[in-house]
Amino acid sequence: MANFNSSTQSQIDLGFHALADTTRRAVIARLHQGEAAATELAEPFEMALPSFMKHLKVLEAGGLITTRKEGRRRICRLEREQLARLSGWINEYEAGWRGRLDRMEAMFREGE
Amino acid sequence: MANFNSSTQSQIDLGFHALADTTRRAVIARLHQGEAAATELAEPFEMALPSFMKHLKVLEAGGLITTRKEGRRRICRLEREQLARLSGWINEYEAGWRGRLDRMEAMFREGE
DNA sequence: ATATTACAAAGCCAATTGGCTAACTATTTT
DNA sequence: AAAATAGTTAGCCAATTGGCTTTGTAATAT
Repeated sequence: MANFNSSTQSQIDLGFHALADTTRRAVIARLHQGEAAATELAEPFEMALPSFMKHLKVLEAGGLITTRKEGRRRICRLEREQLARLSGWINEYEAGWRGRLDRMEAMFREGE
Repeated sequence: MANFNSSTQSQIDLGFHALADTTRRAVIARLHQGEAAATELAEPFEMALPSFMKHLKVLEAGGLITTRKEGRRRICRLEREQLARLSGWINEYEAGWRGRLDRMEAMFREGE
């Protein structure tokens, strides 16, 4: 059994799951340029609309987008905070480069 | 049909998929402290060993770890480059951090 | 040489995923 | 008022996932 209570899946699990698909990552890339309605987002993909809407739901469940209704359109907006959290998880243990960037910045500020 | 040819799944897809599970992320966290054998890694988890080994295979398929045989043990090693690539994908569109690096590089070139 | 350890391989199972179509609802447009 | 647009809902389906047990094999320890 995968998980008898699916609500126990963490936001991080759902977030990375949402990223684990080329279609969904393309949507994220697109949303970096600004909000867009579902059908606009769906346009580049050779996929039935209901299939595409499932991807949007996965993105929303993973906290990567939020949506609202505007008339008959569903507007999608990127949640950069969740992107930052996920990237943050990856880099949490990377004492190496994160600390190095910070130290380099510190050196610059001293130099000024 | 999910995907008629599973080899078309990108390394990024597989990488994020590998991260989308608490058990597997715990393994990654552990491997930041250094290499370890499969059974050592499995020890904290209440899970049959074959189930755990599947997680290791998912991690390996996602390029997050590499493994080698040492006697009867299978030693696992973290692949930080793949972690960096995945975190890099997330941050590729983040004007913030990208700009930070670019500005620093510009300052270096000016300084020379 | 035998027993133990550390996997490895195979196959079972329920739940989830990611695609589809068909039919329905709610807004705009004309 | 009618038609077109933009979803929405429901249900079907095959493949994948993530757990399990059982059985086999290769390396080490006794």
